[in-house]
Amino acid sequence: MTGEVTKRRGRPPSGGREAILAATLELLRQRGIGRLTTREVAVVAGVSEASIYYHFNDRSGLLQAVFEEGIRPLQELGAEGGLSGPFRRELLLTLGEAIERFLDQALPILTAAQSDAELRDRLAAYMDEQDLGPHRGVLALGSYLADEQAAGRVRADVDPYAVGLMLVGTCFTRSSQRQMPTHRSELPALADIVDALVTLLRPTGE
Amino acid sequence: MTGEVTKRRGRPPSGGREAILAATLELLRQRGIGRLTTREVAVVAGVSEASIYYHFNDRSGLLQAVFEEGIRPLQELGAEGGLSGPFRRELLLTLGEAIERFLDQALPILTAAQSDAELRDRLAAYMDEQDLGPHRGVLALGSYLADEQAAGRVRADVDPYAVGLMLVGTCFTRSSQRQMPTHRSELPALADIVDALVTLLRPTGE
DNA sequence: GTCTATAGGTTGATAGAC
DNA sequence: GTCTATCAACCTATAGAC
Repeated sequence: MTGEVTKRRGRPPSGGREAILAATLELLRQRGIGRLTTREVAVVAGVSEASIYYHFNDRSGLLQAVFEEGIRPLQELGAEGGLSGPFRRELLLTLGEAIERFLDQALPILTAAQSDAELRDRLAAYMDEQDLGPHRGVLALGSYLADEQAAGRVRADVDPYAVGLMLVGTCFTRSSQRQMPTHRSELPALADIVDALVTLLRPTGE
Repeated sequence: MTGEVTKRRGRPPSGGREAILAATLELLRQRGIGRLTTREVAVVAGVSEASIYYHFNDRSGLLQAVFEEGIRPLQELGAEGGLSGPFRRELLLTLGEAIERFLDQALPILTAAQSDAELRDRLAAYMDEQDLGPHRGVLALGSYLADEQAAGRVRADVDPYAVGLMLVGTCFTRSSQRQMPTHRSELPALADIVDALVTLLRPTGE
């Protein structure tokens, strides 16, 4: 996939497109989508407004491109998400941290899309098409726990997918809380949730 | 609470202010804050634009009023939230349903506020001031569980606040999912999470 | 308290040269 | 592919009458 530098194939990357995307994402996080204008995007990206309309057709096209790029990491996270190995504390903690890391950068985008019905519907259609959403994490963790239940390493009298939603929901809430510029009251740490889950899921000697 | 019609106390309700607030909330949910204009608010409310600026100083004032009104139910939910009675399935289920009911109507507002840095900060300041946020639910459920642990009705070897976050996070995620116009993949039902929690928290005969 | 009319300022988008 | 220049539309907010 990565070729030589001597003979460049295809069009030389002028970098304009990427600069626009990066500038849009930065302004989106900083000021919010309500104050995001093509004019400022052009200034920050160091290009003209017309260049934006050349690469993306209109403002909606620009935003949709940014959204899809910002959500892309979830596909990789879902692909790598084949949990394996015996049930351990570190496994859950690593998974939870990965989920929170993704959400910390994707949640501002998901909330921004809610500010415009058209954008919201288009992003929802894209997520439907790519089968993205919180259910992915729930299913991944749930099926893993189901296997561990069959192996006798996790107590078998609970719905593994319910437990999956508990962890995903924890990450979701913690990440959402971080988005608000208020932290006067802290939520329990991710490690506390993982510890509780490990304790609760340990097979009982019934 | 509902008085007679014969003798009206206080200023006669012209209804203009309330109509504006209701129209704003409706348009906010329908089109998103990005397409919310004072012009359309005036049309839907059946008043003139100037009337909006009379009651609220500017667009930001209108939005902030809508935000605070939409979040008000949380204060009541927090006040009534004094969980009591022995640990039962129905107790958790009722609490979870109340949380989801609140979030279903408050989450669109919270996400809308994220679209503008100024609005976001002002709402955050208000929530700080009123001490509102997901931690309220976590603390309420956590302290209740701690009491039940002391009473021997809940297994005592887990952090009760961690468990609190699990339930709140579940409701948060489920409600967020409902906001997206896509349901191709369902999350576990609230009852499933409650069942799992009840099973896991039952005291073991250790 | 509510209206009409309008000012003032931004914004998304296009045209056409290079 | 990128630029400058420009337009037409729109939106917030105010002024002043009733």
